[in-house]
Amino acid sequence: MANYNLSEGALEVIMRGGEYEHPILQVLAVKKIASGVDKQRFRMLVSDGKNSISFAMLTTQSNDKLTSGDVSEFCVIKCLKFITSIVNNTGKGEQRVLLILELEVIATGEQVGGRIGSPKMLDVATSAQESVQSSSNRPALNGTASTSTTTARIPNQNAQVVTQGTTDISNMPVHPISSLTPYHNKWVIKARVMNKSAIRTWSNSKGEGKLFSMELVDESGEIRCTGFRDAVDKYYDYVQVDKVYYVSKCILKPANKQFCSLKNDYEMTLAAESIIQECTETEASCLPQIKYNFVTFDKIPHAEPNTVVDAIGIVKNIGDLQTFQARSTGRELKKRELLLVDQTNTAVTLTLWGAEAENFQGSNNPVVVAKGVRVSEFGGGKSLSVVSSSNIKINPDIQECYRIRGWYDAEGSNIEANNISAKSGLGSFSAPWMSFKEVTDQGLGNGERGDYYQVMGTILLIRSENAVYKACPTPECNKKVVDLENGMYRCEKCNREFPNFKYRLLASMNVGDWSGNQWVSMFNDEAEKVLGMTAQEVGARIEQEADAMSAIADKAHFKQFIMKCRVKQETFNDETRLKTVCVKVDPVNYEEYNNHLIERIQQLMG
DNA sequence: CCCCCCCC
Repeated sequence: MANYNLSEGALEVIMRGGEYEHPILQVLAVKKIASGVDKQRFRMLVSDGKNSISFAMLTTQSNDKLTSGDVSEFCVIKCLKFITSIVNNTGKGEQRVLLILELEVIATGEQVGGRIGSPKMLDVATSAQESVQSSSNRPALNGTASTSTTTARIPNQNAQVVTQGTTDISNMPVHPISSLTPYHNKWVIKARVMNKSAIRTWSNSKGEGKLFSMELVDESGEIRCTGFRDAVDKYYDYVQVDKVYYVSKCILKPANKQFCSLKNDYEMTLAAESIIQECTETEASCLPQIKYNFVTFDKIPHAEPNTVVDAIGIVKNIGDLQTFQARSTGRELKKRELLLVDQTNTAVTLTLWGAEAENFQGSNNPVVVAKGVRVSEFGGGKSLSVVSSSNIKINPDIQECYRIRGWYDAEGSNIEANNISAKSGLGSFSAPWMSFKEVTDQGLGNGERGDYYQVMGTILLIRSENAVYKACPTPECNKKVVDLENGMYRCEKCNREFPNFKYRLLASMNVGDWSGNQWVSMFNDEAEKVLGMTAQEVGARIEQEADAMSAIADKAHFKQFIMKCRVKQETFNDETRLKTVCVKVDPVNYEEYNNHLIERIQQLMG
């Protein structure tokens, strides 16, 4: 059997805290450790041909390799990035474990076909003495380099003992963030505070309180840490963004991806016994500043709505500042939409709110780096929205920023991007063909967010009552105005009176297809297409002749259109019913419609 | 233990 150049003797060096560049190891066994919340962690038995160790862990960054079957029994791997950590949760006293952060598969298990050599199990037990001797003066973790370094540290006589908590934890062995799990609570991490939230209060049926959260980073990974109530008083002012702290004795629990974009399966909570202690050593400077897990825009259509992601893009277009009232709270809201593009030639809308929307300045197509923005879905498109925990930077001094700048200046500015935030239209919006009977039989619209479908519909009857109304003249506001009978019109939404108004259509109509019929609502722009008149023209006709609407509607009766409809549950006066809105009408494209019919006929015939 | 984050 070929020996695949295993790095004989490498494990002895590494497991004593020494350095070894890109060791080549054979995987002898792989085991999922702890199921349930921790299903993404794997323990491996690895060999260098001479020795083997059973405490090698694969961290989440490499797990796609493992689940896809690349890393399997007998395969040979090159460890590109790894660290060691001393743990005390294996039931065998203090032991050093190997954490592989990044690897390359050199030969698959199938190709190798069996164990190489006769490796002997290495004793990985450590004594406090040994860990001190083996540790170097270098930073505890060095994830960017291809070398390993030990995580044990020489106790630093110069370390200042800070008075948060009674125990000095700066002398204890430091663990990488990526090694933390809920199954192990004896650890100390050394991490930089990337970001700290404002203090927020809450009040609900379960009680009330206050909280803040911060994001911690080291060379191995990142984690969110939240403090409630007393912890807010104890640590909020003490902890400062960009500084480095030793942190210990927090409670770990599974992270919720809906609220956090950090790459960690867990997050932690400060408890009464937790310790946070500032690190004043010079070696703190080697810890990373901030970590981004950028998602390219072409992936956003597939992202789960309401999850939180990191994004980077060039500002292609800056929308106007818009002001409106929130329907739910009545509060005045300000927003501004930015259109961002990236190297995948994809454009996405990023919505800024409040002061950030008002004050946004961005000439010369700057780069926007958005950490922790929320994916939202509207009208079949996906967009990004800033939330309170988001962090927006313009042209920050990071490598990705220069890369995207280079792309845009060289070619990106000349290319038409695919806008994934565009609602309906040709973009990503596609609604399945349905008949009204199928819509009813299949119970569409009974879900949370409503369903879209398209139908070849015939207008059977347009209600002439209230089909046109006098609306607020403000461009973004279409609220019906109150005629004050003195030449002025009042908009309750804008809380203003105007000498003028605009006409808007809101048509209710009965639409039929071969299977049945359905009442649908249609807003202004689509109703204008159906009537073949603008709202203004309709309004003017009615001003001349009060009952002109029935004649206008009659002209549209029995016309056929392809209608894209949304059916959704609506609750009004405690009564829930299905409401259908026709969001788009198009002239019948017979070629497309016939193709659909032919397909259905073929389905029927099997 | 929060996790609301708004509108079309």
